[in-house]
Amino acid sequence: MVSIKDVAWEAKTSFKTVSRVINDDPAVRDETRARVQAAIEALGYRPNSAARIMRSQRSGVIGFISDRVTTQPHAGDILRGAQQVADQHGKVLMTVNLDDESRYPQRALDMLLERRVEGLLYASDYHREVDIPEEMHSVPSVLANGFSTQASLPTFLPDESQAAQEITRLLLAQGHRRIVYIGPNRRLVAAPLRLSGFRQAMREAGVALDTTWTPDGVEGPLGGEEHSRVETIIDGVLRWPEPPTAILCGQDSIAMQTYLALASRGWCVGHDVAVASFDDQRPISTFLTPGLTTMALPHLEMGRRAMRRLLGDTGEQGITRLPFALMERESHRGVGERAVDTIG
Amino acid sequence: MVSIKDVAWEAKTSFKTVSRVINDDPAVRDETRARVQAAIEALGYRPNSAARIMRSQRSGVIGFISDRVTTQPHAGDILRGAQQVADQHGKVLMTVNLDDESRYPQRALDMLLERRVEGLLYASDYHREVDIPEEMHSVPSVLANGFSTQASLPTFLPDESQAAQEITRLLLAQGHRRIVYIGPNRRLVAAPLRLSGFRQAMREAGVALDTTWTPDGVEGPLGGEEHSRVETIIDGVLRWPEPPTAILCGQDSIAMQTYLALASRGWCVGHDVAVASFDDQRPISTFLTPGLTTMALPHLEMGRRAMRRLLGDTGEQGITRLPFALMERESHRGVGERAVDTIG
DNA sequence: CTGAAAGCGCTTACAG
DNA sequence: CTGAAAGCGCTTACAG
Repeated sequence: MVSIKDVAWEAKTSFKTVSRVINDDPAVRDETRARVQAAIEALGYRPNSAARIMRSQRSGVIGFISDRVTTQPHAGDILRGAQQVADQHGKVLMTVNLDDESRYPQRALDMLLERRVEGLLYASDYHREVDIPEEMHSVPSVLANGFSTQASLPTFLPDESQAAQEITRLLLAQGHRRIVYIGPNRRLVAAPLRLSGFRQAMREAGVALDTTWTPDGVEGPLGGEEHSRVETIIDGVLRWPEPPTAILCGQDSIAMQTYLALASRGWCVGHDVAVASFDDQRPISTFLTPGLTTMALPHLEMGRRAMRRLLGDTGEQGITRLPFALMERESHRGVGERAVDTIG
Repeated sequence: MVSIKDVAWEAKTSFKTVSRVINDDPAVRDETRARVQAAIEALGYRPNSAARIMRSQRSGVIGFISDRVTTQPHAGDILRGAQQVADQHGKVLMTVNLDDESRYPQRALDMLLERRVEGLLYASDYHREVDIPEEMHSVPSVLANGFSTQASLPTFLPDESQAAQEITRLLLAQGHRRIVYIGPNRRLVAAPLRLSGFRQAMREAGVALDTTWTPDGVEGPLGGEEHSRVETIIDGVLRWPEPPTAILCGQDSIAMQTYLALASRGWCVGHDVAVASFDDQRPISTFLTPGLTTMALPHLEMGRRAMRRLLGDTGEQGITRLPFALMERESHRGVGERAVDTIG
């Protein structure tokens, strides 16, 4: 391996001057700098980061602890966002995945600490409570998409209530009043938050909630065995004397099941009935016909904001809730014509 | 930061002995080892990896170049597989994402090379040709899910033809003869391979292909604007004098559209008609009702095998094609009753 | 089984 | 603007 001394010899200068060139020290004559640059090119020299780290006592590495974010589709955007910001700061990410199959989490953390990471970002696959390893406190740390009740680290979470209010208001603005809300898996942290956001928006619009069916009991993404629940629910509400003109689904996978249930009963989403949802899980949301109007989880932003906080750009304390983005496609445009027919 | 010397002082021995304990050198008396271990615990000592790397000239780091694998749902399994194997070998992964938003790929590679990675694994988001940076040849490298026609690196790809043959044979074994194949986006490398696998299995079963519709022109996953194509196709085939009893979809997102198109026309998947597909893209494949029978992409295996090759466990040269796994759910069980009705 | 010396490839702090 | 010395925290190679 070619070292700084080889370059110095080639450039006929001291190795200290080479070091200055590498580190963009302005105190180098242009002519000298050019000679050094040429030598670097000629020899294919690359500074040895281990040596720089050891001497400077700064690793330039941020640890990204991924609690299954590469398993859950789209949560990977947290990683992308974090990486973008780290990049801008000249830091690199070292990622460890905490899968079921991976070794003891302790070892993964040890590895990061031995590499002298300057900070830790712990990201989880979906919005939930997480267990923070004790050692995380030995270095600056932040949380994204997960929270801990023991620790009080800067934490960045999706604003579930805002999302529910915003999508509900969109449906209300379209003239809908008979809106059915089918909640996500009730074990999710998001479940009560989305439900209360929905209720608040309805209340503020002066719409009575007694016509609204909010089955906390619909099992969603985790189990996966509860498909038939959505069919049953749709069957039920379509028989109401006044069927809903809009259906708000607690997550996109439930919206997909809702599309299917409606289609097989001859109802046309976006025409006979409006449908909207949460998460923006692709390719579901983009490949459904009509395109699914849904609130997109702020994964990218959680990653960015958490990394900015970690690198000292900002100073948030405690929990910061980040807004979802409305992805307006066609499914929310249903005018409830079919429902009107039924009544008539 | 506490160093090896602090530990030596605490354990009343030389720092060389501490080094031996850290490195599991058997030539240390049990009593001495215990004293050193105690000192390590007491001081919370962690070896400085930069120092070890510099002195030993071995970084223990493998570079994982992710060409959008965290963007594409499930391709993240390549990373998981690679990480599992690296783990077993005591290596750690340093991942760089090549997103649209990330800096010049050159810089990402420079960073890895400066960290003295011992090898590089280049993984792409879907099966396609990739551009390999020149510098990748300066260190042992392998490819997963992507291939390069310039370089001749060990390459691990999904066996598209095997997958198509296997799923087609499953449908044939169920008694289906009138099988429609709706191809994926024709620009995909997988498109002609899946099509030819399908044709071969049909030919081998002695089924004439003239009743089989293979629209190379169905645009799938990339565009996303071609939803209506599937509707049109389904409309067309259902009007055939002898409608198909099974529909094989080139990818799961097309299967989802097929389910919807069939449902809105009163056809019941898994009963009136069989449906099968490729990729096993969750949650689509698990949340569709009935569950979608599909060939799962060998992402995890590609990651594992590529890493094993990189670490010298195996010695494959050139391209190795890895089999898909059959995910047998309920959608392929359709008996074509509706089709029979139509005929009768 | 244990230790003293040398040195990995850089940056720091100081001198000129 | 340039350089000689010291040292970051370990492992290597050798000696005892």
